[in-house]
Amino acid sequence: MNTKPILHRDDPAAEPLVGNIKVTRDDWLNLAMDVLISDGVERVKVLNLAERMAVSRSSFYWYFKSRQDLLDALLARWQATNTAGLIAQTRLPAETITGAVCNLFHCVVDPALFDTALDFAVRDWARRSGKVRRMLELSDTQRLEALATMFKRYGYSEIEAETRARVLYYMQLGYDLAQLHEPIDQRLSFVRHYLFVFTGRHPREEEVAAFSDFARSFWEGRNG
Amino acid sequence: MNTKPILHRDDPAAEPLVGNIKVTRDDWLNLAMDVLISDGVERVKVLNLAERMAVSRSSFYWYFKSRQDLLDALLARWQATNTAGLIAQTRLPAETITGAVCNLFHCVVDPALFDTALDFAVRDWARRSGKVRRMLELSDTQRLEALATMFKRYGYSEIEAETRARVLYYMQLGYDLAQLHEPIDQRLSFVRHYLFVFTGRHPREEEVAAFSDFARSFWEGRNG
DNA sequence: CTCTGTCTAGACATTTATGTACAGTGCTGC
DNA sequence: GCAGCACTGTACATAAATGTCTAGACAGAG
Repeated sequence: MNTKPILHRDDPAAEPLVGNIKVTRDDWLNLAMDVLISDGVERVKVLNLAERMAVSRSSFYWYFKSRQDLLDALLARWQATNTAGLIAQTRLPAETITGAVCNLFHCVVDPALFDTALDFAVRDWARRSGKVRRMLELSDTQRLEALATMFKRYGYSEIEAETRARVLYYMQLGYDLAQLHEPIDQRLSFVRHYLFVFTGRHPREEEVAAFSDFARSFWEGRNG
Repeated sequence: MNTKPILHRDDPAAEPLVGNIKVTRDDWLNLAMDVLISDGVERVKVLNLAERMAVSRSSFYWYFKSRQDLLDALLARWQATNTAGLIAQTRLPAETITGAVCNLFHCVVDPALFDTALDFAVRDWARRSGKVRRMLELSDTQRLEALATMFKRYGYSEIEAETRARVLYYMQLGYDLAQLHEPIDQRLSFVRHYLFVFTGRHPREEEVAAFSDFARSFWEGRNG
C-alpha cells in the first residue's frame, strides 16, 4: 500500500468533506499532476479532469483562475520537491564513493525521493514554455553541481568529478527516458558494473548487497 | 548553408511547380516534421501547417486521408532514418575503442547521421501511442545490441560490453535531453574525459584532435 | 429559521480543431 | 479551344475545449 489515493474522498484517513463540497483544490492538483505525468501537459484539460472526478467543469473555476493558473501550481510543486530530493541524496554520508552512488540510486527506486516520470513530463513541457525551460535549466545546473561536489568529497579532481557527475546524471536521465522494462534480477545484476563504470572503482560486496535488498523490497512490495 | 529549405518553393534548386500547385506532399511532411520536433505531436495540426504555408486547409486532404495518415507517414520517416544512421556509425572501422566511440560521437554533432531532437519528439509521442511505443522499444534494443557488439569487437567481455553500451547510449540520450547550451570549447574539453569514463581506456591524442576538428568545423559552420 | 459563505450545476458564448461538399483555377494534351 | 487532370479555396457541419454567468444546494452562525 504505497500509492496514496489521489482524491480526498478516496483517502480513508481524511475526514469527510463538509457541506456540498465534492472535491478540494488539492484533488484538482493531484489529478492534474497524475495526468501531467502519464499524458503530458497538453492533456491536462479542465473537462478531462472534471469528468474523471464526476464533477462539473465550472467547479474548477472556483479553485483556479484559469487553466494557466493550475499549470503554474503544478510547476511550483515540481520545483519544490524533485530537485531538493535529489540533492539531499548526494549529501548523505557514505564510506566510499561507490556507497555514495548507491545512495543516489535510491532516487531511481523510490519515487518519494525523486519522481522521474514527473521530471520527464516537465522536460517535455519545457520545450513549449520559456518559463518552464528557465526553471529546468536552473535545476539541472544545481543538480550537477551537487553531484560533482559528491565526487570531490572522495578525492576526485575537479575535472574528473565534473565529468563523472555528468555521465552519472545524464545516464540516469537517459535510462529512465528509454523506460526499459527489464526484469528486476537482470537490472540488479548490472548494478556492480554500473558502479565500476561510474566511479572507476570496484564496489564493496556489502554495498551492492545492501542496495539490492533495498530495491528488491521496494519493487516486490509494489508489484505484490 | 547546411539547413535545406523546408518548402519546395523556398528551394532555389527545385524546378518550379506546374499548374495551380502551391505545395507538395513533401512540403506538408517536412513542415509537419519540423513542428513535431520543435513543438511535439500535439501541435501538429492541419490548420497550423496550412496557415504557415499560406495554403487552405482542404488542400491537405488532397494529399492525406486524415491527420492520422500524416502522423503515420512521420513515424515511418523516423523509423527509416534514425536507427539506421546510428547503427551504421557503430560499424565503422577504428583502430581503438576510443576511436570507435569518437565515430559514434559524430551522431551527436551531425543531424544528418542522427537527429536527436526528432528522437525525443518520437519518445514523447510514444507515451501516448501504443504503436509508436512498440516501434521505439524495438529500435532501442537494436541500437543497444549494435553498441554492445562494437565494444565486444575490442575485447570487452559480454557483460562489460553490455554495461558500457548502456552507459554510453543512455548518457547520450540524457545529455541531449538536458539540452545543455555549453560553449563549444567547454564541451570539447570534456571529450577526452568522457572517452575515458565510457571505455576505461585513455584515448590517443590524435583521436581527440580529429573529433574536435570535425565538431568544430560543423558547429562553427552552422553558427556563421 | 433565515442569512451568509462556500461550493456546484447547467446554460450560454467563443475559440479552435477536424473533416466534407462542391465549385473554381490553370496547365496539358488532343 | 476545350476536355480533363490536379490541385486550391470557400462554405458548411461537427466536435472539443475554455471561460462566464447565474441559480441553487448545503452547513453553520446568529
